[in-house]
Amino acid sequence: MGKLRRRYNVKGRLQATPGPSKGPPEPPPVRLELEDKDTLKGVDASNALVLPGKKKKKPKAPPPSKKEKKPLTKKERKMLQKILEQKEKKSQRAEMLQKLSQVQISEAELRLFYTASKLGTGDRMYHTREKSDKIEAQGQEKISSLSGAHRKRYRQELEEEDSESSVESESNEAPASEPVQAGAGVLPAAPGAGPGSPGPSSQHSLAGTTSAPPGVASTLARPPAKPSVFIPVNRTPEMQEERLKLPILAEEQVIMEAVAEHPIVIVCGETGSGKTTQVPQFLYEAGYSSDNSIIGITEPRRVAAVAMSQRVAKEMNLSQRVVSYQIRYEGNVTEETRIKFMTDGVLLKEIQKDFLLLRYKVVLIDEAHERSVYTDILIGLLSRIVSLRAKRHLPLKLLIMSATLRVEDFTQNQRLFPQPPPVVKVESRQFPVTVHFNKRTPLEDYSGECFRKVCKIHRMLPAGGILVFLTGQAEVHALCRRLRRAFPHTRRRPPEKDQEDSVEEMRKFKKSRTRAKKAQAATLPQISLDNYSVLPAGEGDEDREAEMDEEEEALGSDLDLDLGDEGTDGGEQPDASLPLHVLPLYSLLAPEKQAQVFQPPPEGTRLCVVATNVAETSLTIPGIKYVVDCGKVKKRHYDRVTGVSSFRVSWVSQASADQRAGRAGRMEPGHCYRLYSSAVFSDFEQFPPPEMARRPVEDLILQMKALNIEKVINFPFPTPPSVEALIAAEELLVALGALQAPQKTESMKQLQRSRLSCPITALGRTMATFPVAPRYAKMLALSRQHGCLPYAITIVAAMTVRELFEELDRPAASDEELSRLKDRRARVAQMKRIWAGQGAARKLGDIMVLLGAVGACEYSGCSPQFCEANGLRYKAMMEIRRLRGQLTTAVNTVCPEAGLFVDPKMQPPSESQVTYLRQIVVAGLGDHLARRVQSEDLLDDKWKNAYKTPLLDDPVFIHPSSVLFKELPEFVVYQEIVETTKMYMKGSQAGGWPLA
DNA sequence: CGGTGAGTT
Repeated sequence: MGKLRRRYNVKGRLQATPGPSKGPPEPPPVRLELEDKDTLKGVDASNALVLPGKKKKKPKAPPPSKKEKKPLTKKERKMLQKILEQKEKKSQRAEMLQKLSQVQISEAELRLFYTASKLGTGDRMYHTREKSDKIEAQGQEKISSLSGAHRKRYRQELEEEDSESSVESESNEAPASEPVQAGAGVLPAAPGAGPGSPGPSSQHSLAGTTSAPPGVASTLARPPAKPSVFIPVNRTPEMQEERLKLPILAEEQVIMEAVAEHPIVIVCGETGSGKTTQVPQFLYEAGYSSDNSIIGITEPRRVAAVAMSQRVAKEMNLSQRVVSYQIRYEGNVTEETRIKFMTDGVLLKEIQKDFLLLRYKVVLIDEAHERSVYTDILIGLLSRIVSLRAKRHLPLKLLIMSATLRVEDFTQNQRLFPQPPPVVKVESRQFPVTVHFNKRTPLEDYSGECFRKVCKIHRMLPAGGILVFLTGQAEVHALCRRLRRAFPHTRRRPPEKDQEDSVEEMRKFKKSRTRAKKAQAATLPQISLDNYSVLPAGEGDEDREAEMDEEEEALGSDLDLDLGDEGTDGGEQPDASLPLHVLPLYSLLAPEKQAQVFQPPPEGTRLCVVATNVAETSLTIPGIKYVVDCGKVKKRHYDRVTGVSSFRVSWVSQASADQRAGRAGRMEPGHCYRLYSSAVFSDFEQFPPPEMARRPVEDLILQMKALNIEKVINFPFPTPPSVEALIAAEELLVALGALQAPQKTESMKQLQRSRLSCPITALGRTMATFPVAPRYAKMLALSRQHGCLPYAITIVAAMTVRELFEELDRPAASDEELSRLKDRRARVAQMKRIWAGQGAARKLGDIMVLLGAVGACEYSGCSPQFCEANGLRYKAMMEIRRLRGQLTTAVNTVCPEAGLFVDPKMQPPSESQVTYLRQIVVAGLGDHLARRVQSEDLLDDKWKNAYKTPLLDDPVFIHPSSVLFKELPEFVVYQEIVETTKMYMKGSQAGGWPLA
């Protein structure tokens, strides 16, 4: 440990041996291009990222066409495509390579960010918080009172242009990135139905078209114009028997006929219908994987992709070599693979390499109702790919699978599907869930209401697990503590449980027991340990509970499962003597603790899981019979104008509430207790808004531009992002040099039009190959100098993975726990200070902490013990390790002579490297600059220690968890601003100006 | 001096 500290204590290494290499103690000045003659040999430093459109003098990469404005004829485009196909691969790589080695951070660029931000000049006219809130409330059309009308007009113009056809302009500037046709990324405005998909396909055209018995249907349904292919599957009799119980088997023929006759089919079936596991099998049997092609299925989550591939392989009695999966960091796809499960992001990346997805005959988009951004983009892209493939007489089938009937965004969207695809509805095999509404809706204390409801269920109702939905970690833990105190375990846990538990969990367990015993000894001596009808002292609920007991009579028999919500409470039912096995569940919880909810609870106890939204879709807990739904959800909100985000708790949608309720009926009939009235429920939104409409989209826009989709506003999004979000994305990407800025010479009207159709630059293409946010991709693209790449990769990986540090700030259940927590917090704070380094390194601020934490963790072998001791989340560190690996590979691919590898014993950066890294970080976060307010500005107390940013009139502050909190440098750049009690700059900051 | 839901390349 001591050794380790020395390694990552920059002071220890650099100051103990001042001048370790030839490096002078003073960091070099800003102008990198003057520093290292070797790496800059032959480089035109003036051709930095600011002039990205300029073609290189590379003889290999002649600009394909410079007579741009003139639309190309079909013939011309075909010819162009041939040329491109021949030259593209070579030239593209060469171009990227050159670009990478060429890119420098120039002082000019830094100044650009600086002046652009107009800090401290007091002359800006930006939105206040109040204004921007209002804008959001008004909806996307009205951007602001100043510019709303004209932006609206602008949007109309863009849409009009759409009808002119967007085909011509795309293929001239940037060559298609891959050997597809030149217009590959060009999405024809009106795709038309492919061959073999004629017919009046109204939404209900399939209802009652067939009455063939299930099981034989697949032999009848086969792709048209294909020789009869039927690939038999040797299922075991047990498998077959299980399978036949699934309702979707009855729909096999309907589905397969629909697929045969239509290029695009929507399958709706709630959870339990078996669509995810069965439809791929139907397609396989019908020969959709013949001719060496693949059936592709996308899932929104990695675990689902892996689990589904394993399950389907087992059901089909096939090896994982045939039924395989591919997720971000791993996969088991082979040459033999015929059914491939993958995450939606993986398929999106594949489209970048092969726009027409020629390896696939069918693509299934699963869980489309969740409307993840990748799912939405895939559907938009696939709608066009399907018609492009049809024109090539290589038809591609698209199946969209949704758990709800909310498919109007797909069927009623003319731009997406001019011919609405048919919808096949599938019954599900869920057990009935009785929903009980509260008569009244608690205004604030839904947590307390949850507690009371769980108590009642536990005391009054028959065996069966309880699942409680709350909104956040802190709430989950608080309720767990309350419930454990109310229903302590009387018997020892089985020893193997103890081993699984972490030290902390065990300690908490002991704590809660002693605490409960104390409470009983002190105030409830007369009550036996097996009687849980009375709460321990200090709960603060005694009054209410007592009140409830009196009204017990009114309740009726114990079979009446409607517990009411008006203060009635259970008496001493026999079941009430059951101990309650309380477990927390949320996404950031350590996986081994998450896994506990899948274990059967200790004998003679009732399982009670207190969860956040993870339990709504991501994790299914077995044995749940009762669901308690507080009706709230915590969501992140982005201010579209300022980019400031905040977390807000709001009502869920009706669909979410129903999804939560459904979790009670997976094994047997269940009950759902909603802690709000049916009137309130009826006011809920029907569905949650798609993510696409809620978040910044610069990463998606860059991906699309890399597919040569220039006019992103014309893209057939199922639900488009707001125009402000699109404009903000393009502006950021232009500022990063990923897109070409509109020509200033153009007329106002042209300028406005081109603002949303900026072509991608060579740098942008390079950035798009890095699987991280554009800001971070830019950092990587800039780092090929002075040996900065390994550090930049580590920094980017650490900034990408959220929540590096464990949450240690929750209130402790006891003094003993409190002191332990305090010790851990102190230890983490100390480590942070050490990792923050000395001298120049300090100016890297929290980013140096990230670098130090990752470096130290890897140096120690990344053990769970090290993470535990230093407050690091083990899972996060593993993710960073894998991401470093992936990014290292990605950089090596673009730039093989870098010869990078992931070094677990990476040395801390030298002082001069630190300076370069600060510049690199600023280049990515240049628009996230803040300046300390001048003392003469301190008219108001609210500006004490405050910073000013270009876009916000209100003060922002360095977050107290930052190592720069007390330093208050004049300038900082920040990862993000999150509004809580104040507006805090969070994530990491690199501070100080100028940067040398 | 602090309050962070769930996903993904």
